[in-house]
Amino acid sequence: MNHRLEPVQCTDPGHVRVYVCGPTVYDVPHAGHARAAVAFDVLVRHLRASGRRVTYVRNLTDIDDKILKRSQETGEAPLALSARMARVYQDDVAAINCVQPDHEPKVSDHLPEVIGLVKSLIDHGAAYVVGEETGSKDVYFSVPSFGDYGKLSHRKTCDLEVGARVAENEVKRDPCDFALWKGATEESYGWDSPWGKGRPGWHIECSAMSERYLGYGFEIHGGGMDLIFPHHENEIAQSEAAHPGQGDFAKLWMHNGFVNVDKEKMSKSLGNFVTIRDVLQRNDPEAFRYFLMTVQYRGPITFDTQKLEDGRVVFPGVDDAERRMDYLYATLEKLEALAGQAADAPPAKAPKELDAFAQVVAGARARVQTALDDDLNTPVALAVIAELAKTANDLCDLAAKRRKDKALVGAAVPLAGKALDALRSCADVLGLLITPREAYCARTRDRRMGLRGLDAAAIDRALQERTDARAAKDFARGDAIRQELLAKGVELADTPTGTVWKVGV
RNA sequence: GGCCAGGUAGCCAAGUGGUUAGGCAACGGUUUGCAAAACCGUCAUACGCCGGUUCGAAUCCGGUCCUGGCCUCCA
Repeated sequence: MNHRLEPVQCTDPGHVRVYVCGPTVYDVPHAGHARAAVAFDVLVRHLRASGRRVTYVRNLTDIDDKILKRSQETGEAPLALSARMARVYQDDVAAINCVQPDHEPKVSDHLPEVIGLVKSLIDHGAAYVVGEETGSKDVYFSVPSFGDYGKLSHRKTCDLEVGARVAENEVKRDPCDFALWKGATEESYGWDSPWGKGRPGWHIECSAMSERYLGYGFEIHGGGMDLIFPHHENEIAQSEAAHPGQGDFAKLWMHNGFVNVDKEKMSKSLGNFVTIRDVLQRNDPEAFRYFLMTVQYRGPITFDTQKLEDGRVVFPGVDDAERRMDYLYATLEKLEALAGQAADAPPAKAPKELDAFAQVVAGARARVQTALDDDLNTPVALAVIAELAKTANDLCDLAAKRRKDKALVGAAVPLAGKALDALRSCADVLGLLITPREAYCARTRDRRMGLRGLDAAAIDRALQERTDARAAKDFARGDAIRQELLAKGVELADTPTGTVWKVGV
């Protein structure tokens, strides 16, 4: 309300009730939906990691004008369309490692709650019925009846843009009033109610369903910034008008910023959207999450696309994030190797040169915690992880370089184990590094090979030829093969145990 | 027109009164048959502009310019 950060005051200490406005399911979700899902996923993960019990509710709007419109265009029944798209949404956000909400209510399953709330609002004198004569009755919320209207969005009224809105609705008592119940205009699309056949207005579902699953006056309400007005303002009006004298509808509001393309908001109407599926076809789910977390959730994030010379369309920001994920998984591998190494028992007094490493390792998780406590500052959390990973690599390099120094290695091995735990723990709260390393490597390699049209057998043949050439000291031939493969995106690395290869992002 | 966000080094992005954010790119090193990866160093006394407060301001105050969002469905 006051645009400041405040500690969450829980009614029941230790239990945080979270309600997030999910999507209207009439089409496949895009990167903007992914951002909202990931932002609140991090919130829930962080609260749980902090020892709080969380009840997480994210609704699906499956009754809506857009669904009806799309349905009329395609011939698919409205509820069939929304049910199908709801599953797509659930699959897609699950694919980017978002935890399953405790409840994922749909309006179509909560008509009794909606109707009950509308009745209650009429009883409280906050809503009125129109169209008694015609048979198609609507119910409107009376905005002037609610004195606090506009406290979230800082609007005194619904302030009409000069000349922007035409076609005044004749039946509304005040231009700001909004529909709680819309009388049916389509024979096939309506539910029975005390006001005849019809359907709920958009805003009422969140008031009804949040109360159903969380009760009145829950801790955190989230959603996209575009929902502040009118959606959330109207939710407040409805819920508080039905609960006079019972305090705030929600104690804290969190709104995520947009995903922008060319400095403009990504949206269906502008046609500049990239679906979650588009992204996952090109990039790893964890890379997409990492990308979405490089900016604090409230700010705008730029999602750019770039067309390569070979015709491939890539997402440079997500590619960059994927390289970071490769780095983190590679760090994990090195740490596992060092931690699992046989070594002498650590010396009684750890070598001083490891002090700085130990300090970074010991402090990392708490620093991530502090960053997330500060309004989910994921960029700072990622910075901590970056420092930890760098330190870990440094440790691995040092241990390898000084492998004959038994005291050093003896101390480095258990420290590597601690670094491994710290790295996993820091990443886990962000929903990163949660894939077994081998599985991550396999799936990214397979996907990149597919995108580049590469064939593993052909690569292995080229590799063998290069190995033979090098054995014969024909380095020129060997380097030529390296260059040929590199041009195709295959990167070679000669290790003491042989040549390994990976496919670049 | 009203309301709300932002403008930080080549790029992305933290930081809200004094103490190294971090990443990417580039360049120079360590290492390597050559590379890659990894690490070190440089780029970085940067904070839209003008004025004010202060011992001290990217940070507070006033003004101003620019960008975006909401005011119609929107994550």
